[in-house]
Amino acid sequence: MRQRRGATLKDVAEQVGVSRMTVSAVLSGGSGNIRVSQATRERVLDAARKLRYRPNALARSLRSRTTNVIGVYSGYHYFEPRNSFFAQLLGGLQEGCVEYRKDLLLHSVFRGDTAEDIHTALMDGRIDGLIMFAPAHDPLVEPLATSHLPVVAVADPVSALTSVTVDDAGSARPVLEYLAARGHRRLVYRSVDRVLISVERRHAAFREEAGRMGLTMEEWCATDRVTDDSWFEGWLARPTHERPTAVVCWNDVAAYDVLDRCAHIGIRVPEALAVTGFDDIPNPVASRFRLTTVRAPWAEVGRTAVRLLVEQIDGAEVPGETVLPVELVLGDTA
Amino acid sequence: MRQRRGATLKDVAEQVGVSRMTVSAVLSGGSGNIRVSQATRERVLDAARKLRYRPNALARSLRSRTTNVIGVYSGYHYFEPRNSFFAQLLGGLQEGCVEYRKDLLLHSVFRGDTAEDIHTALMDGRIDGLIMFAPAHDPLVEPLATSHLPVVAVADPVSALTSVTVDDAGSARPVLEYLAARGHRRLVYRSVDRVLISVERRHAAFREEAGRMGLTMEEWCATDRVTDDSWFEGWLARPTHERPTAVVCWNDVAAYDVLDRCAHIGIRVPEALAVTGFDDIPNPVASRFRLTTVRAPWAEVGRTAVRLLVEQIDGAEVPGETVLPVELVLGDTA
DNA sequence: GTGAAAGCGCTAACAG
DNA sequence: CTGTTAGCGCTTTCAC
Repeated sequence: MRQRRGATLKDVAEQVGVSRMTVSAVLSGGSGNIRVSQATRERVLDAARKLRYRPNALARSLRSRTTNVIGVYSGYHYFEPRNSFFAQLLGGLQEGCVEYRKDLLLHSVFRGDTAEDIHTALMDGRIDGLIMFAPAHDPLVEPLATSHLPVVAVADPVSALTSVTVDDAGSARPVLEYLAARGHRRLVYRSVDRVLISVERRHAAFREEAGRMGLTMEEWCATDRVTDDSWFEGWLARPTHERPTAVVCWNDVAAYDVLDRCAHIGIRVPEALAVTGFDDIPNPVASRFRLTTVRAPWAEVGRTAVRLLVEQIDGAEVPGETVLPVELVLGDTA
Repeated sequence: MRQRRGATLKDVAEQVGVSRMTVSAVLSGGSGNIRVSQATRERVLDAARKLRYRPNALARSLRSRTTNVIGVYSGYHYFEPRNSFFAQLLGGLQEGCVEYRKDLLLHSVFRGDTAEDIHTALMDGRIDGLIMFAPAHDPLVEPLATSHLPVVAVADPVSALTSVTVDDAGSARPVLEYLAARGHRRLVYRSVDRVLISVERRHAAFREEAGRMGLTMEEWCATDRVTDDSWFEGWLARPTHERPTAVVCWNDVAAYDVLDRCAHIGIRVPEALAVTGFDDIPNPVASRFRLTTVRAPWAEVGRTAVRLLVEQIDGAEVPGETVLPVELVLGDTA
């Protein structure tokens, strides 16, 4: 079904007996240098109201080459609903859009689309700039970096693009100092099998900082949810004085997974094993216990990304990477 | 910054030495009745590739009155991140969009916008149809119902519009039968102070069904998170044989809140007090305990809404309200 | 099979 | 202060 047509500028102009330009100037603020007398202005506004005139954004954008729409491209196809990380990021993007009077276009990626197809779709004139949420090796990074579309990458840094991230590396220091102060000397870092710069940064920082502090740090790489207790059985089988006493997890979902396993097997947290996370995802089971974790300000990442994108669209120079601070949140698990 | 211009149809046409129409027909499928020889077709495709031609969606939409974009309007300003309900709905909308080759435009509501402003923004030609997520009394319902823009309401039914909802009323029967079978005779329904038809439907169905089954049902209306234990103190102060033995909550967030309070005060669940919810929101603390609740298929609501909207855009007749079934999920709390 | 003409609804640029 | 001209890039319609 085609959309019905309503009144156009021409209709209003004819009704009032002025030119389309005059009407345009009155109704859209005009391009600055055009002035309309108070009398005509009111007659125009009246007629517009009477005719229920609604400006056509498509025509306006085609002409002005400005849409006031910000695109969002996600390189991740699945959405893990337990991880509210993306929901918070999106919430921040929406807040930023409200502030700068932009709308958000969530680009769908269709089955069978090549990188070239997606790139073409992103460059089709409907958006003024793009928020990119994708790994640094995403096939769209290169074409986007060489296009003239303003782009801001979020969560994971992309070297060729303006990026907004959280201080992944900065999380190591406070967590390890806290754990060390509580007497922990042997730790294990639970990482994940995913090649993301943010994940790598967290991991490397912990490794380095642990070395500097003289702490032993073992490695444990596992998928989001482990399906058996073999790691825990191995841990239990070791002499008490050789066991790591704390598990530092790369994110909260992994930390909650460890907690679940501990409860299941009967390992007391934090007495026998301390557990920490990263993200600080909101937990519906709030006051039962709180995870000791690192709060990453994902909503603020979203807001900042919109701000930088708007500045870039307006022709300003923006920093290559903006890193937002994180914060240790003390809970009951470490 | 204005967008850079790339190659247009005209450039390709001149390069090949044919008319713009021929190029358009080759590159956009054409309006059916135009046929192009294999030879020209290939020359056109070659030239397009060489010139890095990218069609301008704005111009195309302006002319064809079709955008392949679906708008999303939310009448709720805040987003409760603990409640993944909206995230799941949005996920379903995205899945539907992938299936029907649409993109999603999230309309921002700017400070100071009147209903008329918002309505104008929604009617500006950028979308083919709208998904509306708002209470039935939202000020935009009436203008949208009388406009010619296809609209589908989700989650809460809107009488004048095509709606996709879950079987709010149908949740009462299985929950109450289950509780009755476990010996519960005195219940309390925890509702919320929010005028939503879905909330009303749930509440009314429970009241009615409880009456039919001869169960006593008390009322407890509270905000999402209670801030004191007065309800529980009142409950504890009553003689054991007069206390309700189960709390039926209008949604999962309220149920988790009750569970938190019980843990805090030391009321055993489900022995002393059973607790049920509604929604089945994913819980990061999965295997520690599972909430007994009613699963509402929010993602499917999203997918269905997109399907019905597309059918409506294509001129088909669609049902007034589509009600998707819910399902009792047995957990550890009742 | 292909092309020419005629806009979609709006605004930039310049003239009066 | 207001109007005219000339498109933005594409597709519809109809002619050849």
